Amino acid sequence: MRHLLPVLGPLDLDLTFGCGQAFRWKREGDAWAGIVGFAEARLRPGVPDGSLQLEVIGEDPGASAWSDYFRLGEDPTIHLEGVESLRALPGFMPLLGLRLLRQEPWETLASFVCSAAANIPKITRSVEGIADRFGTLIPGSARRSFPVPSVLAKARESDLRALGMGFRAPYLLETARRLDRDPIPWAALRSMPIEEARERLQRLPGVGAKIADCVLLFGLDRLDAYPVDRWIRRATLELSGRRRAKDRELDAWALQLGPARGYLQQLLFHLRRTGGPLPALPRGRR
DNA sequence: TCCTCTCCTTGCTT
DNA sequence: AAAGCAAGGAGAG
Repeated sequence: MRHLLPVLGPLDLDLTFGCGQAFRWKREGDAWAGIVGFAEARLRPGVPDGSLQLEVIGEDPGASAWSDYFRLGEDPTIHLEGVESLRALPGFMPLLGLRLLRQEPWETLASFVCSAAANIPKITRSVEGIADRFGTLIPGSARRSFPVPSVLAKARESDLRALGMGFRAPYLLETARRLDRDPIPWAALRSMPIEEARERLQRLPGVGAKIADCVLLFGLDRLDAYPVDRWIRRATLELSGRRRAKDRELDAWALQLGPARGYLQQLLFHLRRTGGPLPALPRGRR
C-alpha cells in the first residue's frame, strides 16, 4: 500500500529518526525503513515538498494513523511561541524539521529501559534483538513486530543477557512481567498531572525520572515532559546561567519553556551534543 | 527524607 | 592495552 501524506511545516527524516527517540528505523540508501506495530514502512525521497510518500508492508493502519504517528498535521514552528529567544541560538531553526513521533507506549517504555547508560547503536541492537527473538514476523517483511508484555514476560533473563543487555536485562524482564499481571492505564497517563504520571511509571524497575519522562514524551504525547539526561543537564545549566543545580531544579527551570518544552528539549539535546556549549538565555525569559 | 557514591554489562573509542 | 565513555537506576551509607 502506498500513501502520499500532506506535511505542514518542515520535515527532516535524518533528524527525526537519528535523534534517539525511536530505534526501529534504518537508513537504506536514500530511504528510511522502519517497523511500526505490525507494519513495515518505507519512506522515499524525491517527493514534492510539502508531502511524504510511504510504502507499507504488513498491517497498514491507514493514512490518518501514519499522519498522526509522524505528527504531520502540525507545524513544529508553533512550539516556539513564547520562547522566541531560542530562535537566536545558532543552528536551532534548522532543527525544526525534527518530528516528535507518536510511538506506542509499551515499546517506548521497553526501549528506554534498554537505554540506561547506553548509546543509540547499543539501544538499537537491544531493541532489534528483542524483536528478532520474541516478536512476530511481519508478512512480506524480513523483520518482526515488537513483542507485547505477555510474550516478553515468558523470556528468561539469560535470553535477554544473550542479546547484550547486561544489567538492564532483569529490569526489562520484571517490568514486562508486572505489566502482564497489572497493565498500566496508558490513557489515564496521557491526561493526569505530569508528576503523578511520572510517579506511576517510576514504580517499575529500571525506570527512574529520566526514563519515565522519555516514555511520557515519546510514547504518551506528553510534550510537557522534559527528560534530563547528561546532555540536557549541561544544556539547561548553560541556558539558565547557573553553575550547578539538581535535576529537579533544572526540570523546574524548564517550565518557562512552555507546554511543549519536551519538544524543545529534543532540539536542545541535539544542539548541545553536536554544537558545543550554549549561550545563557537573556533574563526575563522568552 | 535527602544527598552522594558505587556498582552494574557491553562494546566501541582513545 | 588500559581507561574512558555511552539519552541511568538501584542500593548503601
